[in-house]
Amino acid sequence: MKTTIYDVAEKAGVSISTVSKVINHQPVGMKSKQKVLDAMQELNYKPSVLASALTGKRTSTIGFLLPDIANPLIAEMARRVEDRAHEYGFNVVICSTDFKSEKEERYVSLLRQKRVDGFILAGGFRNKEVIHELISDNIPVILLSESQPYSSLTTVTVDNFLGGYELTAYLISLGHSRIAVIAEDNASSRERIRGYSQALQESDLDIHEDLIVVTDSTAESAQSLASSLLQSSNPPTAMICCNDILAIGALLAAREEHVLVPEELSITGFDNTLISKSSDPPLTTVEVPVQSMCSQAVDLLIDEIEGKASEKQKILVLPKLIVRRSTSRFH
Amino acid sequence: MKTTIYDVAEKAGVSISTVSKVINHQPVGMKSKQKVLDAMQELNYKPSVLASALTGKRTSTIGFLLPDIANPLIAEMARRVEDRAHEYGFNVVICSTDFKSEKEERYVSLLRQKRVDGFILAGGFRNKEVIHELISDNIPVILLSESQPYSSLTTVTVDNFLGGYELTAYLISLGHSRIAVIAEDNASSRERIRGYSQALQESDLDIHEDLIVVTDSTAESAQSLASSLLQSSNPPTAMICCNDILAIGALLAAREEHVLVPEELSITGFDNTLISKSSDPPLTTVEVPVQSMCSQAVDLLIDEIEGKASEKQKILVLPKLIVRRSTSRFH
DNA sequence: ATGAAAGCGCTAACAC
DNA sequence: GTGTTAGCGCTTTCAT
Repeated sequence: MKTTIYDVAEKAGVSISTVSKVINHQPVGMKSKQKVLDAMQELNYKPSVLASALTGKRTSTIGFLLPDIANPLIAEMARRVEDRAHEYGFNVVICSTDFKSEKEERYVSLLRQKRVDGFILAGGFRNKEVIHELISDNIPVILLSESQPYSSLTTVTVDNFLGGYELTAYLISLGHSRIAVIAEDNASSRERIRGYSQALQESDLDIHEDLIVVTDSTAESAQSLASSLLQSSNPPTAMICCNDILAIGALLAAREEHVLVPEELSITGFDNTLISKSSDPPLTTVEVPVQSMCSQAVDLLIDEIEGKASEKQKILVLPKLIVRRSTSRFH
Repeated sequence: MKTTIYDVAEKAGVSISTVSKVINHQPVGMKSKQKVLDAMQELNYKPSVLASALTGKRTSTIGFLLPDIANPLIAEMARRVEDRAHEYGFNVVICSTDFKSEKEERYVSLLRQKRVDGFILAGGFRNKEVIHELISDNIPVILLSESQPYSSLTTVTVDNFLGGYELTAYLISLGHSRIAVIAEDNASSRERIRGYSQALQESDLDIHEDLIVVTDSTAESAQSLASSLLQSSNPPTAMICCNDILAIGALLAAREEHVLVPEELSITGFDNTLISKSSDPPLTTVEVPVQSMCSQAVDLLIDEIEGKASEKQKILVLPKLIVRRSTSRFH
């Protein structure tokens, strides 16, 4: 049989409330405390988180909803969140929502039944109703890497605008002026495009709408889009791809069209994932400070859980340009 | 205030035990049942998993311990496990152990305090003591993708021996006879090497121990090892790398040494991860049927949890050779 | 400083 | 078929 607080109390010759007090670090007489500690040790006693949660304590568990844990970038975030949470003695329950409102709702509901202490919602949470329910039920929530503006929530995001801006400015500095963008249909990409536009404007370069194309998230469709771009009468000399996978697609397109990278075409990725290092040539890309973002998200969440959150805040972390061999000067 | 079983009972005009019975699908009179259902609906009642678990019911949560969720292959496994578990209404708590015995112990202990219903231990669990404790405490455990022989546990693994065998046999069929192996120091690699040796023997080819090298898990060290191999007086014409990342290292080494792949050197990976498709050239590799393995692992675990497991079994799933452009005939 | 006792929300006999 | 009641293991007043 599992050993309970009663067993410990009996062994230590005190009452269960005394045991409870030592568990919760409440004032207890020196000698009783020692006896209890000894008894706990001897019996290898572990308090039941269930029972304690039932009486109003926390479960020390947080729900982490994300689009798809199989996505390497997100997996990396999961790892960081997990590590940070464990530092505080919290466990993380991961649920992949595939951007499906319905799954989002189901998982949130499931996790609430299990009384998780709070949620981190990462990378595009569709179901606003669920979010509002969480807010109105006063459940701690952090939005991570999610550009949507929820005024009443704490969010942690990378500065996508700046990332797009820096990438573009770098390409301009290399002499490029016809720079295409292969984007996804989401808020992050839109921000990156804004940065791109800003950089062009600051250099008095025209923005050609036909150089900005939107694709789904596969390398294949990026490849076909990039091919069309290259076959056009006045092809771009550089392509900014809104993530590394899209950039791989562009790379394949260039190879197919016998366009040399980087001599004839510069290509950039975004996210600095593993494939940006292993591709040929390795990709110039933008590093997102995943670790810092995730640590902050966890810290903020736990602050809220423990009621010591000052107020909702928006945190913007800075991206970093990583120059590799997929870009070069344009003559 | 959260609505409880009492609220529902009151609203429906029945006793809490009747409500409990309808929740647990026990025989209840038609009309009472309907009233209860209505009340639950109206009050938006969700049973507390905590309370019910406290009385001996399950928590419908499983612990999934793995080396590192940031590893793409493992992330894919996590996704599959998660999906399958959700089909049964189970949640998954993921913990990355980094192969550290100490973390393994801490996480298992933490999760047991939270009364998870069972564990899936994936890809190399070091701490045998913890495993034995789990066994002796009669807690359901499945070993996933873990070649170590625990006689008293159900395991699900890919047939690494066969994978190594098929890869080697394929290279032999292409005319290769000097085939190197770049392996990791773990049970999977050892199995793959066994398959390699077997294939060589069946073709009456000699096994050269100096062609079998062991590295840590980084592309960098694989690269330097591959370089040495290529610089030797009698270099191999093919390299079997025990995972795709190592193969990328070999690819880089070949490029560095100006050895053409696949014309002068064939390279193979293992696992069929994303990078095996995006590399240049894309890698011939072995696909591990992750989805099937994970589904089976979850099914077996839940069978054990529900007490309807027949007996411990060893499941071996079959790998599949994927031929891409990193291998070619040797003249 | 310590203990007795009343819950937390639910399940499972047991009685009606 | 339905209700009563005693726990599950813990926290928390409230006495002592």
